[in-house]
Amino acid sequence: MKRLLLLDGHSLAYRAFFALPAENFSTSTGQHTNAVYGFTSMLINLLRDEEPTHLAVAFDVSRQTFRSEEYAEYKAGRATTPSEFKGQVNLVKEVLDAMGVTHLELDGYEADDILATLTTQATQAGFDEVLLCSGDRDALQLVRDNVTVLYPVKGVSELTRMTPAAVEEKYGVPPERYSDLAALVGEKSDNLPGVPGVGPKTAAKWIGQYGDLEGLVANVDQIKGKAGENVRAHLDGVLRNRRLNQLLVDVPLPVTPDDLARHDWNRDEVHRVFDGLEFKVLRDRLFATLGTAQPEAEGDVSVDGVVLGDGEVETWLAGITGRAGLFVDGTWAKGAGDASGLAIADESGRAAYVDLTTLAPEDEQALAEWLADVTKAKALHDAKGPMHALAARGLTLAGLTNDTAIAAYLVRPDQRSYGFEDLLLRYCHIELPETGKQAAGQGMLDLGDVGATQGDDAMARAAAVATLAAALDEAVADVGGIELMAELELPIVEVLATMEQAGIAVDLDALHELEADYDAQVVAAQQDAWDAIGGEQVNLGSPKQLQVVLFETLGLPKTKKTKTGYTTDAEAIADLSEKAPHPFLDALLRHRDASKLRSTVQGLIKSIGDDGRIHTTYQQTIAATGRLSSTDPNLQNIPIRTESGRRIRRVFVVGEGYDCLMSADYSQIEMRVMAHLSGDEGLIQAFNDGEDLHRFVGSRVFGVEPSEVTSEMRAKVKAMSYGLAYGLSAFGLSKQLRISTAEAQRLMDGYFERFGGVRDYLRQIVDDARATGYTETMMGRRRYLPDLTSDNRQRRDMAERMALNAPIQGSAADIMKKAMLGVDEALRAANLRSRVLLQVHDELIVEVGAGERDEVERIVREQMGAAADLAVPLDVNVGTGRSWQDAEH
DNA sequence: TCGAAGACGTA
DNA sequence: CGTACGTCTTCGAC
Repeated sequence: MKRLLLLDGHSLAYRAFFALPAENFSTSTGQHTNAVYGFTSMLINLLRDEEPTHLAVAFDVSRQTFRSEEYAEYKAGRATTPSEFKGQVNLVKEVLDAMGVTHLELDGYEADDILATLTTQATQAGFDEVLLCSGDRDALQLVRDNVTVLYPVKGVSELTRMTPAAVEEKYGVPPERYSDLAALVGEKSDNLPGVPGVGPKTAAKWIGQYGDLEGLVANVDQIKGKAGENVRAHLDGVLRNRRLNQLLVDVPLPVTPDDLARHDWNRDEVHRVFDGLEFKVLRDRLFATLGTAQPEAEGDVSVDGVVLGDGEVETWLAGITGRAGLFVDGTWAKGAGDASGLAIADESGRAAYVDLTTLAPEDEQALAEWLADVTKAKALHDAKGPMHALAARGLTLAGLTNDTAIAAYLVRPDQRSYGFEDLLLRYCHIELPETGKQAAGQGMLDLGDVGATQGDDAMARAAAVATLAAALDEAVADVGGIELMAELELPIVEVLATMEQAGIAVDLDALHELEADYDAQVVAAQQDAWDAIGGEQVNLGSPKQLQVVLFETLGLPKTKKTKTGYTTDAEAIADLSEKAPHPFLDALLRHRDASKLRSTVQGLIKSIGDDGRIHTTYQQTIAATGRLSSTDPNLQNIPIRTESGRRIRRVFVVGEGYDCLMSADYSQIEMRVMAHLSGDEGLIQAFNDGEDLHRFVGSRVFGVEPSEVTSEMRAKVKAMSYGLAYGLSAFGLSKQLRISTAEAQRLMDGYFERFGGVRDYLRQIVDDARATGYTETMMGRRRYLPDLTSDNRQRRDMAERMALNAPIQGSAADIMKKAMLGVDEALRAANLRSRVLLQVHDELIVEVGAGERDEVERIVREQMGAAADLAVPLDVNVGTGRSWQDAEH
């Protein structure tokens, strides 16, 4: 059975472009994707529904064809192609490349000519069926018993099957005569005028009468009335139309239909391309479709599994060869939950399952020793969770030499999600057997002879972890990340687990008080706001309703545009307040402030554990620069800028049995990293002189003595210094400082004149990244930025700013991770009870045991200060107090 | 129920 | 037209 599916890429993408609202389909970088999305969606549906064995997509190259040569007006008068569409054609081709779909284009020919040629060749070569998907009606002339045109009717999801009968029913002529009919009627979109007054009905009647266009021409004098006059008057045009709408069937193509057999597609490429396009649902649909039509998984790992009984653990563990892949059964969430079972698989294909709930003492002892033995190499996927679960059973995990989630993150840090089964497919081309089944087959993990159903799934996963870890070892090595993984990322997992488990104590009464306070403020501000507009009870939390009040009811000047209207953000409201003061605006800002703080407090209250402490979760594989992030709750964004917000920090307190909280933070770490990496003498001197950085820089930029730097000058310089590391433009700086672009430019020029090394360095980063494709931190953490060479200016600019920032932010993150390892290790080595609780990018919060304060301070200063050897000192500020707020300085 | 958009908190 | 995050609320689509 040979079934060829041919698509007119251009016409389908163009249809999709108008069918799907562009504003709903664009990436975070601003690239429109509606046409790509619609086209890809159609393609996936076609693959699913039609199951073609052969496949190709044709594109138009330019409008220069034999048609435009014969008739200069061909397709003239068309609206120019929207620029939002143009760029998407290349993206469509990228999708096709990733999916392994052949696409064809040939100078001087239209896509439909290519389709017609392939259709003819396929028919002659004995293909059973040809399916043509095109939004161009000319394709209808190709319809035959075994050639069907799938014509999009509306949107991107509905296609009509144009069989010979369907063509005849719709147009009143058989497909062979469709071109005759079209020649008479004309085609507006091709700028081919037909005979005035002659529509499809009349044309069909004539063709029925005279057989075809030739017959009609021979008898044209017999046609009566006005229509007859018109057709005689326009005969030349009709014949020209007929020549032009005839599709070519002899286009010189580099392929034959047989070459179009569907072949392997590149899963990595699909991930890469779809990641870039931010297609999530579509990717799932694609995998679901192709997964069944054409199994991608091809690996075959077989496992001999055994459920260990009493007394069998030690012997089995002793027989392990190579690194063990582990999978932990059970549930866990930070402080709570525990492990119920453990599956272990080794490199020789042995696997075992241990039921942790019914473990005999001697087995437990053997297992505990093996788990805690650093010399017994282990691999897990996302080990921190399992560590918590094992810890809940008193088991310690050591000897981690690969965490597959972290390894995948180091290889491609921009991904944000590293699902185990996705990675397994991507790196090993294997799939897990279905849960509960012993499914063994192509691309499935073969469980071999398993003694019992218990633990099957877990053992399969453990075996898969081992396999995946081996593949990822290589991938990590390819990006030069072996040391980073071994020395930084893997050791830090355990530190994070300990921090999460410890949590931080909060004063619940104080939290409730705060909530009540903020709540009262919210209510008061809301009342004030309502009063200010005559009592209308608008929802102040709804930007939509606010826009009505601000710009219609109050008639205030319009603010900056957003996707759906005009912004009501705090900056814009403050601006409005200056231009057109109104009590509503003031009340609105107060309401925003208070309700934000209220919900922060409410969130904290909800997340307090049974132990009266808040246990955040640190995400180690989210931030593309190498930073950690904190969720559930996020303790890295607790307010500090306003006094009202700082009250929340007072609620985080030292726990019972401890002396105080200690906050230790790096002073201007990113600026110091920049000084070091750039080697700029001026900036290095600024830090080594030990005086106020911004004052120093200000004196250089403004050409005055440090003592003469005003606070205003200092503020400007400070904003600029920090902005540099983000790729700030003169425009952005001018907006932030509320100065003219010219003055902002002068400021930046002045800065770069005095600190030329910084400018050179920033340029160098981007140049290097463009050449190599990635940026690198001090510890070799890479970030790949393919958009640096994008045709799309917005995407390219964005990638350049990321390239600028990634080594700076990322090196600072590396340093902090190193410091955390040092502090944690030193605290243990000194046998102190003190422990690290929180990390907020450049700050550590330590809970200090009784009488340990001085020693802890010494350790923290030493370890944080020694985390990197820079050309400038790593200054650390330390403070202590009963609460987080008190510990700040 | 889910996701997008808008808003805003941190470094 | 400034990087990196997470969370909350509203609102409309499903």
